[in-house]
Order: sequence, then C-alpha cells, then structure tokens
Amino acid sequence: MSDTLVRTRFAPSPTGLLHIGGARTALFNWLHARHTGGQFVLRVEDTDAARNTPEARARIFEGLEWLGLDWDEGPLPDGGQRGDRGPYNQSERRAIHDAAVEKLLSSGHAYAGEDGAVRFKLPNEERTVRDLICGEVTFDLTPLADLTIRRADGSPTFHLVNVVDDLEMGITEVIRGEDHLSNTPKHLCLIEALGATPPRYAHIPLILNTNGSKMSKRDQGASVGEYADRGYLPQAVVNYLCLLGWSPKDNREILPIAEVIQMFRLEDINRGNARFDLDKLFWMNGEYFRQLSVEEVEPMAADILTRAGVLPADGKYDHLYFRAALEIVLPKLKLAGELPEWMDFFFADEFGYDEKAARKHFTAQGFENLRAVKAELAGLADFSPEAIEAVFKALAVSTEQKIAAFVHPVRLALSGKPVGPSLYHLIEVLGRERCLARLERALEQAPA
RNA sequence: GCUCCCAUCGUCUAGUUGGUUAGGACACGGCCCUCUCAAGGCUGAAACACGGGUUCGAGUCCCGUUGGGAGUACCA
Repeated sequence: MSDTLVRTRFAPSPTGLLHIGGARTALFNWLHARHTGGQFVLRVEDTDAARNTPEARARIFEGLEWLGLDWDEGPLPDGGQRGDRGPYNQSERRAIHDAAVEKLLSSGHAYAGEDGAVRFKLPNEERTVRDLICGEVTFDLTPLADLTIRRADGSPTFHLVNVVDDLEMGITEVIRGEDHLSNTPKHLCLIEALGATPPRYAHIPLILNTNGSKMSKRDQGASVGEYADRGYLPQAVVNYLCLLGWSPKDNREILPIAEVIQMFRLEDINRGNARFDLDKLFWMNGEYFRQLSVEEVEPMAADILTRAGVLPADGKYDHLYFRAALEIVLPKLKLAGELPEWMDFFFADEFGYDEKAARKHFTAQGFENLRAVKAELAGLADFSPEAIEAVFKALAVSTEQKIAAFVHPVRLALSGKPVGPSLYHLIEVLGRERCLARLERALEQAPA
C-alpha cells in the first residue's frame, strides 16, 4: 500500500432509486475507506439533466444514511456540502470538465468532429488493466471507435467527467461494478493523455436476481428503500450485503460492522457474480431483530403500527400496555413489518376469528372449555403467567383433556388468531377485564 | 456476432504452495422441546458443469466444450 491517504468514492446518478447493487458498491467503498483509515467521498453525477429528479437525489441520501454509510466529503441533503474539494455535484463542475476537454483538444489528443462533438483518439493498441480484484485484464482498443467526450450541445460525457473528477478529487481507489471493467482501458488512455497518474481499480462482481439475470432498478426488492419500508433492519441488510462477494472465511455469518471493517480487504472479494437471496436476508434480519431490546424496537414499532392504523395517529394510547404487548410479541418476529398482524388485536376488540381455527376450536367442547377458563380467570387473585398456567393445567387434569384443548380456543377467543405469543403471558398483558370480555364475546358464537 | 470475465450443494460461500470423510449458512425433510408459532438442540438429503491433459495423486494447474454474466452509446 502506498503511504498516501486512501480516498474512495461513491458516484451515483440521481435518476432512480438507490438500488441494492449501488448500495453494495457504496458499502465496499465505505468499508475500504474505513478499514484503511481513509476518506469516503460522495459525488452526485447529476449531469443527465433530462433524467435527474430531486426525489431520486433525496432517496440516495436517505438510503445511505439509513445504511449508516456516512461520507467524509460530499453534498448534504440540505443543499450544503461536507469537505472543501467540492463542488460535489457534478453539474457544478462544468468549468473543470471544460478545461480538461480544452487541454485534450490543444494537445492533439482530441478533435472536434463535423457533427460538433469532441472525440478522444483511442490508440490502436492493447491496454492492460491492473485490477485489485480481477487481476490483469488486457483489452484491444483497435476495433473501438473514438470516444465522445463532449456532445454537440457542449455537455461533457460520463467517461470524461468521471475520469476528470476522480483525478481532481484525489480518488486513490476506484471501486465500482464490474460492468465498468471494459471502460477502464479507455479511462486509462484518457488519464494518460491528461498527463495524470491513474487511481487503483477494483471492479466488484454484480448482484443478480434469483433467476440469474442482472438486477435492475425495476425489479422487485431492488431498492434499499423497500427494505426500510418493509421493516428490515439496516444492520441486517448491511451484514447481508457484506457477504455477497466477500466472506470472513471463518464460517461466521452474523458479523458486527466494526469487525467487517477490521477484516475487509479488497483482495478478498470474489470474482463471480452473486444472486440475491431474500430468504437469507430474512433469516439474518431475524437474527438481528432478536438481539434488540424492547426499548430499541419501540420507536420503530410505534411508527409502523401507527402507519398501519393499529395505533392512533395522535399517539394517545396506553404506552405501558403497548410496551408489555411488544415485549411478548418480539421473540416471535423476524421482521418489524410483521408487527401489525401480530399486534392489531391488542388495540381492537372487534376482531374477526380465523375461520379455519374457529371450525376446529369453537366446538361444543371448545365453548365449554372457554366457560371453564372464564370462570377460573374471573376469580383468580394472582394474574401472573405462572398462576394462569396453573389454572390451565388444573383444568386439563380435572377434565382429563389436554392443555391444548383449553389453550387453542382461548387463544382464538382472545386474539382471533391461531398463533401468537405465549398464551399465559398474553392473558397477563391483556388483563382480566379484556380477557373476560373477549371470552364472553367468543361465547356468543356458541349455538344456543 | 465480437471482446472480456466467471464456474464448489437450489442460493451465499470455505477450501493454505495439488493429498479433505469437500466444511459452514439460508432454504428443505425428520426428530426433540413445547400452549400455538417462532426460537433452540440433534439429524437427513444436497455440490466440485463436462471432456481431455500434466501428475504417484486435480475441487485446486493447463487446454477445449458447455453454461452464465458484462461490455460493445453524443446513458451513467
């Protein structure tokens, strides 16, 4: 490694969502910068005025912030910037780009065509890219047409601005998708003509869909925002992304980001493309979710439940009751997005009963058992889970039935659902009044 | 078409300079636990794409085939 400070960059164009592939490119740039104690720069390549949108721009900021990928230099959502090598919006760097084009023009490396565009003369020879991940790859530039670096309308193209800005900003490692590998020999020529020293390159493999095709912005589950909306945890998404093309080689899967930063080396990144496996991300999210305390989940849960209409929008509800309910539901969850269906009945008394479960458990015997439980709970002094469990056990013994014969109908009566948190804890949290009322309501279903 | 890249269970991957019962994880099956569902424990099935070499010995090296991916813009 050279002794110069590492500077990596993520250079998205604000023309769509921050997609998973882009997020991983940003992540690997960020990891390399953090691992080496270098700097991570954000540069917004907003030169395609026709397709740029402020919404897309905002979503990139949101996505990076949500993932925890902080940048040392670059534009900020409020319009300002961090760092003094800016501007970091490519559209504001026109003077720099123009100067580079003029320089190439005057040195004879580029020429103005009859159509008004400026083209860079590509040499008729081979160029070898030395890549940190791909090794040495040689391309023959002979069959290629000269590279357009400035359009007829005067605007510079991607190849020019990308190269010039990386040079200007002192980027030491260009870490980008492998789809740019074949562009690199052209960029090398451009840099040489500019009389500059090229950065080091690391082309990372692409992320493919489950079916093996390239993941595009239009695909389901391709955007970072979707995962945030569905209740995924950023730590889980980041951890999962780290493992796509990189591994700690010690069989561990759940890795705190601090450890990844410590171990991450570009040289260890795989060559082959990787498919995105939602099942594994889902599992990983559960792993992280289970590590969270009620306190940590509460704000997110309240937000999701409020948006789902389970909690009142005015925030006026019994917060202690909510927290108690959340506590017993939490161990069952893998995804915060599942919260509404797991918790709606805590805050609504007029719920329906799961049809299939009702047929199975709201039988003559079921109703009889409901009555028995209701009578016991009405007079139970100690409303603790232990005491409640004892009630069920005693009923099972005295009536020579399985505990399940009481548990299932009661759960259905109290929540309308066939599954849920530990019933004894559920009864405690709901409290005597609610339980008795709900049991009574369920008994109205009984044939007269 | 042409150029470049890649190739271990369905998926993500580990596999030191060639010698492994080819390891882990997700998903899937079974068992245990159990008030349901998860979680957890145990367990099962599951891979070196194919064909040639080199070698005493190849998942590891070489060549070819097949398959997959990327690029081939006045888009980034």
